Parts: sequence; C-alpha cells; structure tokens
Amino acid sequence: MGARSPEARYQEIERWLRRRVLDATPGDPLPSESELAAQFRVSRMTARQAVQNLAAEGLVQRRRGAGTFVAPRPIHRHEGSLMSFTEDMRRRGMKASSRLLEAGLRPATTADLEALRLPDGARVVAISRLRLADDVPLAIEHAALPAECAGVLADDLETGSLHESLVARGYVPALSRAWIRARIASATAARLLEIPARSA
Amino acid sequence: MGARSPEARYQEIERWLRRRVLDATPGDPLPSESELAAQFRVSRMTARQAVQNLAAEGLVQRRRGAGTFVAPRPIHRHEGSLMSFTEDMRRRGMKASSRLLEAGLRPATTADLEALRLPDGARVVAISRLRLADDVPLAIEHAALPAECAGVLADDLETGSLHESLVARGYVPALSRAWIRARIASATAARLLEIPARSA
DNA sequence: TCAAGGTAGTTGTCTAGTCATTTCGCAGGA
DNA sequence: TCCTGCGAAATGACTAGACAACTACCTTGA
Repeated sequence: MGARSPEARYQEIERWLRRRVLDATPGDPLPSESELAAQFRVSRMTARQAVQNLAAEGLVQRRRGAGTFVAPRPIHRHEGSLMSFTEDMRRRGMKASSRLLEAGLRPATTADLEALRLPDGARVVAISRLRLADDVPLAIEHAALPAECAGVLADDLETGSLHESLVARGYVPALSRAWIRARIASATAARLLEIPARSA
Repeated sequence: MGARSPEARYQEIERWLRRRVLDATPGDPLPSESELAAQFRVSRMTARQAVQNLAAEGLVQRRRGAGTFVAPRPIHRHEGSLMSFTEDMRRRGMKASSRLLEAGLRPATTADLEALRLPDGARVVAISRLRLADDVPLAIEHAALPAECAGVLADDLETGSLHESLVARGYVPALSRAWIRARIASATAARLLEIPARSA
C-alpha cells in the first residue's frame, strides 16, 4: 500500500512512541518491534521503521538482543536556549511542518534599517512562512534579511531551515565579524484557549 | 541473511555511493534504487537502506518521482532537517544567547489578523528579542501572539524559551487542535495554502 | 504553437516472511 | 553459592515481491 492517507502507518507509530518517550524516564524499555507490529496491525518492518527513525534522532537506544530503550537525557538544555518550533513540536509527538507563503524583495522599513544598520533606501529579502503542527496552522513567521542574502531564496524553504540556508551560504560569520546582520521577525501564533478539556 | 560478514551489504553500497558523491557536483543524479539493486544483486529494500542512510546524513537528496541527487552542500551536513538557532551555533562552538528588547501589547496589524484569524480590533502580545552568537548580534526576532497569551510576559524570556513558556501555560495543548480544525473548516476562504508556490 | 494527456520511471510505503546475532533470565549441576 | 548451558526473545539483515504517488518527458490534438 502506498501513502494513501496523509500520514503513513510508520509515522503514526512514530508519534505514538514519541509521546511514550516523553512520559518515560531514561532507560525505560519500549515495546519490541513485534509488539508494536501486533498492536498496530502492521508488519514488523513497518514498526521497525518507526523505531529506527527515533533511534536516528537519538530519542531511543536500540540494543541488539536486548530491546529498545529511552535514550539517556533526552533533552533539556536550556541555558538561554531557544528551541525551534520544529524541535519543540517534534518532542511533543506532533508533526511539524511549514509552508512558504511569500518570498521576495521589498523596501526595508525604518525598523528594518535601524535593526540591521542598513543605509537608507536599502531593500530586504522578505520571507513569510506558515508553521503547522499536525497540519494545524500554529504560527506565522516573517523574516527580513539584508538584500545580500537574496541567495537563500533559491533554497527550499518549504522544508528546510532558514538558519541552515544562511549558514550554508556563509552568511553567518564563523568568527565574530558583524558583516552579516539578519533581521528575523517572527510572529508566533499559538492557538490557546481553554476549550472544554477533551481527552486526546 | 544476517550480518555474517563484518560489513553488511547495504553498508557496502553506502560506501560505494559515498565515493560517487564525493566525485560529483551538487545536483548530479545518482543511480536509482532499482539500478543499485541490480548492480549489487540485492533486493531493492537493501539498496534503499543505503540511500536512505545517506539522505539522513544530508549527503544526497531524494525527490519522489524524480530520483536521488547529490545534495547542494556536501561539505555541510546536518542530520536534522531543521536545526534551531541555538543548536546550530553550538555546533559551531559558539555561544548562543538572546536579549529581550521589548515585550508588550499592541494592536494587531491586518496581516496578524488574517494570519491568526483574529477578529477585527484584536490586540497581540509583541515580543522582540535579539539573538547573539558569541555576543555578536545576528538576528532580531519579533513575535506576535494573541492577547490571550499575555501570561507569557511574566516569564523570563531573557533566558527561557518562548515555546516552553507557552507550553508551560497550556497554550499549545493537543486539546486545542479540534477547536482549531473546526475554525479552519468554517473558514472556506482558508485557501492561502495554495497561494505560495515558488520554485527554486 | 501550445496545451492536454498519457506513460515510463522513480521514490514512498508496506507485506510476510527467513535467517543470523546478541542478550538475558533461568534451570540445573558442581 | 557459584556458574554453566540452554533457550526465549530481541534486534539486525535481507528477500521478493506489491501498489501508490509523483515527476519528467513525450505524444497527440486543437
């Protein structure tokens, strides 16, 4: 069977495991591939793919002959650390994605000029992306970068990372040189509200 | 067949592909899974594993229906598709930090209203932070959230994560998804998803 | 000339197994 | 008590298929 549904079976298992990992403590055993296969009514190879993906991420540890276990110190490193939307969602067992809304050049606003220390009349690369968690729009990101960074437009911002694009193109100084200033305006939208608590 | 030899078949194919990638230029096509399977006399699933491993490393790019190609930047390999600013900086041995510039309420712009699907006249929580790498300003982030999220202002955004603050306050619960879906479904004009189409 | 449609090729997902290798608990004996 | 060997269970590797979804290309028709 192909990918007839928006989510593949192994991805479903993956998400289920992710949630389990979150509620577990490092070292805890996870269901074996066979158990997962039986539980989700799939073949072992399909269940295996889910576990392997998590292992590749470092969330779980696989020990041949023994089993699969929650990886030691799953995370937790905030010292002034800002987790990315994607990372955050992923750890919550949700599928994070982003959709490119707009990308192009526009004149810089006065705020842009000041923040980026650009000369009057400069233009900026404007990029807008919609962030989704489990295909539900959760946030909108607007980014404005100096026109010198226009090269990032050629990259695949649908699925890739803006930071990565910048770094790959050498716009982030390896040494403290400030010739790169990116102004990234990020409008994070969180759909809150306390609707009736309904169990997931 | 099990791993009777020190090297598995898929690892052999992986090495062969690695060499090819090194001698190729970004964008070059690589043999298809079927070709690899025939060449190495293995099943397609085995050849596939080799290619997938390289794709996970970022060495090659896979495009459904098209083929597998040498990744744009063989030098710079990532494992995660989306790296956070902090993570990216840390890999470069730089210290990532952020400084709170501004936080308060302001009227939502029309863009905010549309993106977040807020009623006219709504206000948003605006948060501006400066991101630094080794104390060198690299980016400015402006976040706009619905006014209901105002509680996050009380948190220490200087050192903490915005996402974490939101989550801690229950603003990004899985529970809200149903509500969001309903809201989207009712908005028939929510066709902004098709608008963007921009190719590399 | 240009657009629509078909088609071959490629990746994505999945099945239902097999065999190899490793780990670990447990029974049984010294 | 110790420890040795056996076997169950788990992961690792692999097969030989299948269908689905997508892309690039080419043909056909207006």
